[in-house]
Amino acid sequence: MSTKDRILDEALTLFAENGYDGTGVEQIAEKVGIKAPSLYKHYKGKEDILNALIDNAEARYEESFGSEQHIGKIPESREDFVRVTMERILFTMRDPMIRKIRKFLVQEQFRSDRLAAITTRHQLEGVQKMYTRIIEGMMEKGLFVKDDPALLATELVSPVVLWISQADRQPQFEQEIIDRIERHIRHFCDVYMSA
Amino acid sequence: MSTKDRILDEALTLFAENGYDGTGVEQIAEKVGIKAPSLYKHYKGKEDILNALIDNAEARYEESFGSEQHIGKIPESREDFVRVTMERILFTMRDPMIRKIRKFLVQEQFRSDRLAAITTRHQLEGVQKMYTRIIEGMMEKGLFVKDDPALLATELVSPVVLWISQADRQPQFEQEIIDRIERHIRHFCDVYMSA
DNA sequence: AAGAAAAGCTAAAAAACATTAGCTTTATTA
DNA sequence: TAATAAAGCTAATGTTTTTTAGCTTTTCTT
Repeated sequence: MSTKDRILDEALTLFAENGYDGTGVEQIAEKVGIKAPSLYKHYKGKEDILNALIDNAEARYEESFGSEQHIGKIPESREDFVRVTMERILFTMRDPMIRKIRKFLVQEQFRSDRLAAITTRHQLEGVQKMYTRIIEGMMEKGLFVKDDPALLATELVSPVVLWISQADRQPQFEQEIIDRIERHIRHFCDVYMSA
Repeated sequence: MSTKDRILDEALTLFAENGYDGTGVEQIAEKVGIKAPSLYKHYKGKEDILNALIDNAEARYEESFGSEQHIGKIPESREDFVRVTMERILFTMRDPMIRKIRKFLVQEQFRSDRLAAITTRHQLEGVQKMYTRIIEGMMEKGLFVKDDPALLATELVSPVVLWISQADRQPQFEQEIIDRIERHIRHFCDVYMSA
């Protein structure tokens, strides 16, 4: 991994934890193992690092949630659906890279219009679209009752989104939150899945 | 309004818009109409302003959402429920004080454990408890089907919470978001209200 | 291997803020 | 109304952090 890339990597870690303003150029340099002025051989300044990092994070997030492959095959049963969904959520909550990008976005979403748009697109629209497709597929198989798949996806996904960012803020409640999420998903199935 | 209070007021406005780190003592002073050093006659420093402001905001928020009176009387019909709920949401979205406090909390929730806890308590638990009580009341009247009121409240409230913060980030989509919220609430009624 | 380019370092400058010192004006109150 | 306290101002200081200057070492290229 090149120094240039390691700078972005460490910057993301630090920005996610302490925010952009809460992170010094010196801290980033230290993590990379160089002195602060050397950063300027790779980037024009702190803000330049931020911009490169946003480009990068956007691509990475797209890779993880934007593509077709992440829908996977449409679940065949209720238990299948619950299991796959919980797996995806646990991955989202625990994967270090996704976690960092999410924490970064939540903290810095107001810094620019671009960040605001990314937050909306990823946190709300991206995951929702994915579940709209999944629910659609399951409706076709007769597993869900006929309804508007987008509305159902919203009801499924949005509490989860809130709880995940709560878990980011208060990691001591992680397990409790995971349990709550599973209960929510099962209740969702009770209401909307065909008997 | 005393200078001391006006400082808090302007500080909140600026913190909500540009964040704590993004706001200079000088900017606050300018809005108040004094010079920066004069602030120090009223507060020990910038952080002291922040703390006073948090105390203040917490009280104000409590006043608006924490008390019994804001549940109001339990709605008598589906249309009544939709109307009252939408009114409350529009108030939350548009009332300048509530709006400022919310934007401030969203931005600064990671600054301290206290702020993280406030965010959770207000944004998630507070409103949810209110709707749990309302739905409970409506179940007693036979307006809702029998179910766990807390789970229903979550499903009702959490997409709204997300959409409201989206509207804060991207005010150009406010109307679209309001429409989406109303559709969501009506769908919620379709699913859970007795025929 | 010589020369050039890239990446690093130390030391210093510059910038951006918060805060303090010391004095003046305004408001209170005895 | 005189004394005192509160609130304000300008000028300066302190601090923290980003950025530049100038030099050295390493790495790549021919």
